[in-house]
Amino acid sequence: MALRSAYLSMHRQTDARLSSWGVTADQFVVLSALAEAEALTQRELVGRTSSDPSTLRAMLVRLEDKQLVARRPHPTDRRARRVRLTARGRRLLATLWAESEALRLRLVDSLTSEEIATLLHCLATIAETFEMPAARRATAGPPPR
Amino acid sequence: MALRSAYLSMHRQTDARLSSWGVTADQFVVLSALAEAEALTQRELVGRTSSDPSTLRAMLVRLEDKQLVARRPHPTDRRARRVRLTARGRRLLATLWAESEALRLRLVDSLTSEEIATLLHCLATIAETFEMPAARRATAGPPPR
DNA sequence: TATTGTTATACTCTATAACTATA
DNA sequence: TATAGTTATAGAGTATAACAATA
Repeated sequence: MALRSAYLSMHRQTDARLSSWGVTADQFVVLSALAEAEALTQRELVGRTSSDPSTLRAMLVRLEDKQLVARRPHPTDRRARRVRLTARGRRLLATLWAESEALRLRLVDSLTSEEIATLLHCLATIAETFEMPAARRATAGPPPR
Repeated sequence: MALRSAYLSMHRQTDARLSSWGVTADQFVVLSALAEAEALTQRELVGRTSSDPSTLRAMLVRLEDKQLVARRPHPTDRRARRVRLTARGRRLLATLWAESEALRLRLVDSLTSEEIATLLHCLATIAETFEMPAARRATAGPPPR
């Protein structure tokens, strides 16, 4: 519950701050992931944003409509598309980071660096725990439908 | 980003586990909030689930359709409605907690109790930080629209 | 055969604004 | 006037299944 309420308050604050620029918190995440690489296939982006192919596509189409992102054919794999930030996307992202800088600072101020280290470690552990194949009662039959 | 990925993986695992029972992770949260009190007004529930009145109503209607929840007139305030779990809702919730018990145990196992204490403190701080009125540049004019 | 991405579709959550009824 | 809740409506994310093209 604590995790939920921390995440949701962050997500909503971010949404509220970014809405002036017509971008959602989730789209901000996609843009940020793109900023860390020259170009990524949609498949790679799915991995980095913990999303799914069809969800991601819908988001990319929206971002493309806003001309923040370009999807071009992959040079060697003709099934794939390479996604990258447009110049405009890059500019906007810089603005968005600046806009959210104050919030991040306030956060860093209110926690010690030791606490932050523990926090990051815990969050990573949580993510791993929930991502594990879950060792369902595979031998005991399928779950009820 | 760590917070996001921890939350999302938890949320998705929970959704996947609960879907057999026709309940989403968010609905689970509402049911759990209701379990902690005899009866709550919708307004009170909004506070406890960090939701908003119209979102919450939509969820309650769905839960009512499934007969997990009942909304009855408030005895003294005729504007309000009191929401409570039905017997069926209470039974289902117990099942759901049992179903998710294994996951919680795995989590507790992989962290020390000291780490958990720090984690909870950090998450609470994060939630507070993002919920603060934000001290926007109130004196410098309104934000761009 | 497996993988990348698309399409169609459906559901849930989210949120705003205008509204009714009551306090 | 303020508060509790409803309604209409819109947008965004989520996910599944069937599909095409390519590896």
